[in-house]
Amino acid sequence: MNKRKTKDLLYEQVARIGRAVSSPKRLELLEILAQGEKTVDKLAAEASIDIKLASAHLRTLKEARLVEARREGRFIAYRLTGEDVSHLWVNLRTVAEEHLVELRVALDGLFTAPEKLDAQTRASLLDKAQRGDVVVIDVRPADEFAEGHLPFARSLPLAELKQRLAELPQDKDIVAYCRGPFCMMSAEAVQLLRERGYRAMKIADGVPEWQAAGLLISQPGEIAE
Amino acid sequence: MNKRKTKDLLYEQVARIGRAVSSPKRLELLEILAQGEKTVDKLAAEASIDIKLASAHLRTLKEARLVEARREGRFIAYRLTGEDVSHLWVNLRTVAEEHLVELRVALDGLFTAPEKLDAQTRASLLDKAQRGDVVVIDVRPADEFAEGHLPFARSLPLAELKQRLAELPQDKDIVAYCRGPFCMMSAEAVQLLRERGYRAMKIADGVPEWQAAGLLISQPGEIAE
DNA sequence: TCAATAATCTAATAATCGTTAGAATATACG
DNA sequence: CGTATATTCTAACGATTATTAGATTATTGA
Repeated sequence: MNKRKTKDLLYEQVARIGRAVSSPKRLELLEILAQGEKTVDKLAAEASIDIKLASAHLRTLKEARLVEARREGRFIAYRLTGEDVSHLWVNLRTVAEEHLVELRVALDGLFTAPEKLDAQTRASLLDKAQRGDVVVIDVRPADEFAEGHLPFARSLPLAELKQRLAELPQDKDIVAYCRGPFCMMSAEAVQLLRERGYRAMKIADGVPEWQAAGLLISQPGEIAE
Repeated sequence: MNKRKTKDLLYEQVARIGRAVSSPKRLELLEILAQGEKTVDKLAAEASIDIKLASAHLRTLKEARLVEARREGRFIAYRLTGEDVSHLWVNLRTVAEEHLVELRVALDGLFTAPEKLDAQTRASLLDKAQRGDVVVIDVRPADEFAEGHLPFARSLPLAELKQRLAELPQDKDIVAYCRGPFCMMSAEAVQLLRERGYRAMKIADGVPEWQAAGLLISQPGEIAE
């Protein structure tokens, strides 16, 4: 019957989610997990932290029910508990980009200025890709592509790009994407391609952004191209 | 050029937002502010905390650029810095409701069980309200109604409900809403109305939820009914 | 100008959290 | 069955944060 106590209880629960997303490293882990399931050692390597620390952060995320774990032989694989968690990450990042000047300056200076891409809307990109006017490449590691990718995208991981240049047309626009606005893989890919005479540009969107916008993602079973 | 340092900087900025929403009281303040601009003393009273503590929390929110302040005579009025902040609150609460069993149990037990309302979809509600089949009442304080409300809703603050019963029809369904799923005003209104023989039910949605779903809100200048 | 009011600023303490290191557990493989 | 590997658990320290009280600032109205 005590209204105040009930309310306190409710907000306290939401604050558990807030606390889980209040650490930079946990946010980075969430972003990586938004690309698909990963083992602890891969997560730790990707986020440049010790496995013990990664484990501790994952525990915190697990207690907030944002991630869940599954044993796979000697390894333990973590994944997000739902697509809504991925959306939360996109939402948080978007609010930060919108309101924190520091973040906008950092992003502008590091990515868009040197790579200055035409603002391609999602819909028109999809359209062009479907018609074959542009080639969309997913430069993330192959396993992330396998767990879901943009429609009409083909997998061409950054690490293999140099060896597989022959697969790309010189006379078409090439659009690269990676994990999202904070990921630098697509920018590197574009730089590499341009140096070799390709017409390359990047989009900031990754799978989480694409999904959060309500657009469909090509799933594992489907055709890649 | 240092990739790692740049990334750390980016995630650190997003974590500022996360830290801001990691406290129950700050979340409660955000929810109240999602209803419209409020002065510090009103916010403190509404959240049942000391003015000094409210001021400290508001400072934290201001540093994360989630709120902004404006002096109005002797008072200082705070408001959210944008609609996206309101969406973030809805998003956080939704993730918590979806994944935290504790929260779902608390909500189920306290609200839906005793008030068991038919699951009215937003669209059909709008439709019925427009045709006059149901009367939608906004039981929040009048100033919150004035800053924006659901289409076709009429203002009937909980505090005035008993005196203004004559304004309501006995032969039509009455749908009450308030600030959102955590707010108990609509539940109280429904209880009061039912005791007096009205056909009343409530919806959990408030203005922030309605907006987050992409639906239009009636603004100050527009007609109320 | 002076008192009253609203809110902030400053400083201090208690509680919580991030990070690290060492011990423990669980699985796979020889 | 024992060793290697992946991860977690436990304990500890330093850093950060919440909360409170007292002093201060800004505005209004007498």
